[in-house]
Amino acid sequence: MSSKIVRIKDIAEKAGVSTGTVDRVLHDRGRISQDVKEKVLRIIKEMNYEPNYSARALGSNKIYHIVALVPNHTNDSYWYEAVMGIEKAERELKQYGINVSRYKFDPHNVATFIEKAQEITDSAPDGIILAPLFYKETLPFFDKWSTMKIPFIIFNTQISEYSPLSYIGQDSYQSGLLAGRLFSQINPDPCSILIAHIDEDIGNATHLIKKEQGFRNYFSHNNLADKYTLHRIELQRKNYSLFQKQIDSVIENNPDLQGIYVTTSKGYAIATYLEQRHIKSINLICYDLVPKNIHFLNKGIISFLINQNPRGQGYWSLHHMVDYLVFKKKVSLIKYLPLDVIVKENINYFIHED
Amino acid sequence: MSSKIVRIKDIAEKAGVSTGTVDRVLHDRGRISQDVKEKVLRIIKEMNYEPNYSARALGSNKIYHIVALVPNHTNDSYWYEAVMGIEKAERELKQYGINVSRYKFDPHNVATFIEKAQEITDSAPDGIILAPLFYKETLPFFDKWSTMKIPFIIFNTQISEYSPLSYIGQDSYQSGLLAGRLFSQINPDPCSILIAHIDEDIGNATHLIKKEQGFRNYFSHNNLADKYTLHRIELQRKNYSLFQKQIDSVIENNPDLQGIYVTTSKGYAIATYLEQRHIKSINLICYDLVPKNIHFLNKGIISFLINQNPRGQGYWSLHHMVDYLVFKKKVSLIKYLPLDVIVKENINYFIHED
DNA sequence: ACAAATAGTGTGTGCGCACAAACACCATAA
DNA sequence: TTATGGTGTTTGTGCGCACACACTATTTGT
Repeated sequence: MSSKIVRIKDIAEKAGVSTGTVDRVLHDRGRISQDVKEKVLRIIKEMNYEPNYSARALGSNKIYHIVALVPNHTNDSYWYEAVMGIEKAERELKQYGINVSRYKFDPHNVATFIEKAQEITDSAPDGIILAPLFYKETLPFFDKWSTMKIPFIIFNTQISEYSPLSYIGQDSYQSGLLAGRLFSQINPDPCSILIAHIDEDIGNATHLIKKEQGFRNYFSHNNLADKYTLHRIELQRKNYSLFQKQIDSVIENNPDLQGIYVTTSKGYAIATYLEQRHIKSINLICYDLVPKNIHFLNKGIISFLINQNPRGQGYWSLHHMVDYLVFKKKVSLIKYLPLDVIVKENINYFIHED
Repeated sequence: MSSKIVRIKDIAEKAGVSTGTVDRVLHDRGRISQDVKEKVLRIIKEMNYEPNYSARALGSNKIYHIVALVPNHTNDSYWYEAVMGIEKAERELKQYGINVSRYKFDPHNVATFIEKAQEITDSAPDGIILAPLFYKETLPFFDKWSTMKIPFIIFNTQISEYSPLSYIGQDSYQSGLLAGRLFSQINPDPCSILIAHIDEDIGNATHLIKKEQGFRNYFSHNNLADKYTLHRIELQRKNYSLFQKQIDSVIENNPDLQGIYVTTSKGYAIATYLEQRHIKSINLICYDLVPKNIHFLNKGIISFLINQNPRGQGYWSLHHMVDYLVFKKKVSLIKYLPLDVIVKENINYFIHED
């Protein structure tokens, strides 16, 4: 337990070779005899060698071009937070010679996504970070990047078909389960609960489907299926009077409605409705710490928020990329961020922490 | 926006001096003429110089001796987690030449604390991390370390009288508020709630008092004082039959008791009691993800756990110390860890994440 | 057979910084 | 005049690593 730090030089000495040889073993830059390679690898393991990441970063003064493809964040505090997270990581990691370019696309316009993704591909960066909101349209690019050997990290929306370097974000299914639990805690008596998808094309948004599945399964797996009746609705805010009428009718038909689970960050739209109608008996749970949601959380109209932590997603995405590119660390294929349950009393720990 | 990385050498060139001179300005190692100093400082600011932490860590091959003084963690998973956090940070930071020695004391025996603290003082380390469980007995050591100019970081228990390098932990008062909120969510109808302190000497444990204050204030500040009646009890598990009798009597005298708030991690003791008595109408909220609490959380007997995150406390304590000693970064005086609300469905993100 | 290609290995340099040693300059005192 | 000492500055070395390069011994091509 001398706890002495093992260097490449130490490995080399013990193996009776030069540091260059050890280096070649470590980085697989070929032309090594089999026995030497095995011997060196054995000793590396024996001595518990860990590279000195400081030295590693210092030695190579390469500049890494990393691009981030994120939905346009003007007037959208969710994506704004994601960009803030990326920029925070950028500040911390600037000294390692990374250069981050940001590309924006319109989340409601596939064409802009394709255009920017193509631009990125043409610029042949060293790494790509993106929120792949459009499932179908993203896959061809994954293909291209794979053959170009450009590592890419996806965040926010998980796509399992292709294997990126990492996925950073939440487990949507699990977050549905969590929402189910919260409702069963705050609604002790039998009642109806409404699942509301707002402003989304469910067909192309797998994570919302997973949330709903998780939510439903919470009740069926816990033998609560006959205690709670689940309803479901898809809403668009574009036509607000229709929006209102649709909810009106749900409430009318289900006088025992005591909960609404909004699968997106648009819960404040329901909250506004409930406030206007002076309805206090319906508990509301939705996602994300955007200002309007925080407003209604503080007013008591939203019972719980689940934090999807866009800032953390951006931050860790870039961090993972740099770990991989600069420090040559192994990075995990999936990094699930914790499911944070937010109320007024703990929300301050989850917003703008620098 | 050339984004070129500024080095000491660049500063030196621009100022017309050598790098050594810049170095002396940066580190205040004296013997610098006033005008040169000012000029260099001006240029440093102008060029927006940021030291390269990798190179800095690499260049100085000093070994830093850091000691951690933590309650004995055999059979106590709370402090065990804290030590795990310290060790995780230790592994990550080993390469920067830090050497961590751990000292244990018996949390129920002040003498052992004093003895170890004295040992530590005699060893004159470069930095100290500790959980100052004993208020009065800790102060003289803070005094000593201050005059010896040994930086110390406290975690878990906040002591405001002396100013350490940092406090890492939670805001106890705020966590009391949070518990109040959770009860008001899950108990919609008027009822009685019991505040239970278990196995602690309240007089010398300021954080428990703060929790209780926060809890009480939640109800008074939200005009809920006449909806919820608060009771209070101090319990010792040593005499278990007395323990049972005391709770029996509270329940008997308050048939509307629907919640118990345990200010420590000993909630499982109440849970055991409730299970034995087949009481299902009382909601239980307590602290910490120790195995017995997790057990009762999964069974539905504990409604919510609030995570004090001992692992994170240990981890960040060492990290802060290294940021200060090795990287010469500014570290914040207080780092409040978030108040995590834990249920069965999100607990996995908060335990043994490596 | 001899040059050329190739497999396998060792050596040297520089990354940005900290730190020590060396150096130059000036003032004062013996 | 030469010591002496303080002040301000430069120069050199090494940290652990990546990577280009140099070198040797063997194989291959003609």
